[in-house]
Amino acid sequence: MKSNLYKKKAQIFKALSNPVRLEIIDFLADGEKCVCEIVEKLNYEQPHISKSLIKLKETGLIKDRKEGLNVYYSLKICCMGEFFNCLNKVLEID
Amino acid sequence: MKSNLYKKKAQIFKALSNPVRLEIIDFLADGEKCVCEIVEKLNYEQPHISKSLIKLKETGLIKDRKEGLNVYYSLKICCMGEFFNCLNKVLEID
DNA sequence: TTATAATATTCCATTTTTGGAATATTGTCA
DNA sequence: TGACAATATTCCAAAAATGGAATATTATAA
Repeated sequence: MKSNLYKKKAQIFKALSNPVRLEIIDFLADGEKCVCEIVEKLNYEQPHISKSLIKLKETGLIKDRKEGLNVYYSLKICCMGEFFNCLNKVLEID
Repeated sequence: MKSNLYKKKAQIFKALSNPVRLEIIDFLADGEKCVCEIVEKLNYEQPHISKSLIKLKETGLIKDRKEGLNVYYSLKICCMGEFFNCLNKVLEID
């Protein structure tokens, strides 16, 4: 069923349709980070960051790795860079 | 202000976060289409299609051209093809 | 075993999105 | 003008997203 694929893609875009989550992805593009680093960098409440990370993970955009008390998150999809570059160009035009 | 850019990008992703709108974009990748063609192809109510098109246009993802009674829509951003291909690969893995 | 640091979860009110149904607008042609 | 075809708009109830606040969980180390 092709419509099912559209639903799955829509889910991915929905996960990306939030400024905080985009900022997280942008930061993760720099490499794996633990939650505390993300909280420190982005200046949002820890629960907010945590919920954002979980949503991104559920959608399959990032993955996590536990090490002691820390949880490290990293990007799972590598094709976003080009797309983001394109979006930047588009947004510059306006 | 960088956070403003994240908001704008989030808006774009929000516009893409709906199966019907994705299906429209997929169809438009084939070239310019008038509303009636889209309605016929996608099998949704005309007002629904119309609202979807307007949302995509507001976000700057598509543009329109009027000719008599018809309104023709076409893609305005060309970098979606690669990104969609990547998403397809990601979705196949699951 | 207790305290603490790191992270996750729950609860909740507010806002936003969704999609159906009815209706309005606009352009064309007889 | 009047009828009709193509498209847009409005209204609305249900569903989903948002983000703050409080709280829970988990692992570690003393």
